[in-house]
Amino acid sequence: MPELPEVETVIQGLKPAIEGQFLNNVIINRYDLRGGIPDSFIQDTHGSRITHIERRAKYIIINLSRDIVIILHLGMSGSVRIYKDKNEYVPRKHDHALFDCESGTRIAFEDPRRFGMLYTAPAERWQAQAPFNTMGPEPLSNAFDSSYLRTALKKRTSPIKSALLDQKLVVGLGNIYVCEALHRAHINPLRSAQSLNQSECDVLVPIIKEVLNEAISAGGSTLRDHKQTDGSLGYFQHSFRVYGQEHASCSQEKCSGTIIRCVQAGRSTFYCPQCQL
DNA sequence: CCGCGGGCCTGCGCGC
DNA sequence: TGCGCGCAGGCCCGCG
Repeated sequence: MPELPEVETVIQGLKPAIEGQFLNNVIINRYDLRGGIPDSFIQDTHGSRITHIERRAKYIIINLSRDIVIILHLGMSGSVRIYKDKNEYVPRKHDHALFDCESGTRIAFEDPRRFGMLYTAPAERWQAQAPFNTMGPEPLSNAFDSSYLRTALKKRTSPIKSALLDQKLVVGLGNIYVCEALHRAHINPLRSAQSLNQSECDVLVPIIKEVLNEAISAGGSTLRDHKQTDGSLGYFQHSFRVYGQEHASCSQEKCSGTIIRCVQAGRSTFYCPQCQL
């Protein structure tokens, strides 16, 4: 599921369901995610109260009493399901972790490809450790403005597409929203990052915020069978103008171009060669 | 230091 | 129907 809007949608589902609750029981079905769930995970979390859930980049940070945080990343294929009553739980093959609360609510973390991450860290230290200590600003924060972007891009020789995917430059963006933002900003994804001038950055920054905000409002994007925490579907995938739209005609007004797909750094890029210059 | 390519996994849809 | 292939929203590592 996971670019910023999808992670944000998951958190909005989790908050009312489990904030303030005690974790009665934590069940780990398998520990061998990418990176591995630490052996001490259950001991670290069992019996704690969930005080506050927040997002940093594409990570879900679950603050617990006893000054511990659970750090959860959904990888490429991770999702979270909420059951008001654990007796309604329907097991799925790749449910790696279950979190049972005192209220009877059960949270299931499923991740078929196991690219996700689940571990704990001390509350006062997690921000100072990798990967958080080298992350760029949140794209929806005031720190991410056009002068910051212009300065950051000046040092980059890579294509603008790759630069925007680099979480050290700005966090939260993934393949979909980078493609969509560059299309709306009429910027060719193959151009070198440092070739963007100030006025192009002035255009791009608000467009990145706009695309992310629209996607959050739509409940994120549901690709393949991924759903929100309550089982409903996100809708933003219907608003994609370039992502997955190879051979379609460009949606920009007065543009007669056709969307093409190419590969950059091993990932698909979709763009309109006619209006993205 | 930087940028790229490969690897990590499973599942799905496509063409034959 | 069955099978192999290419593809997938992220991130880390090692190489040049």
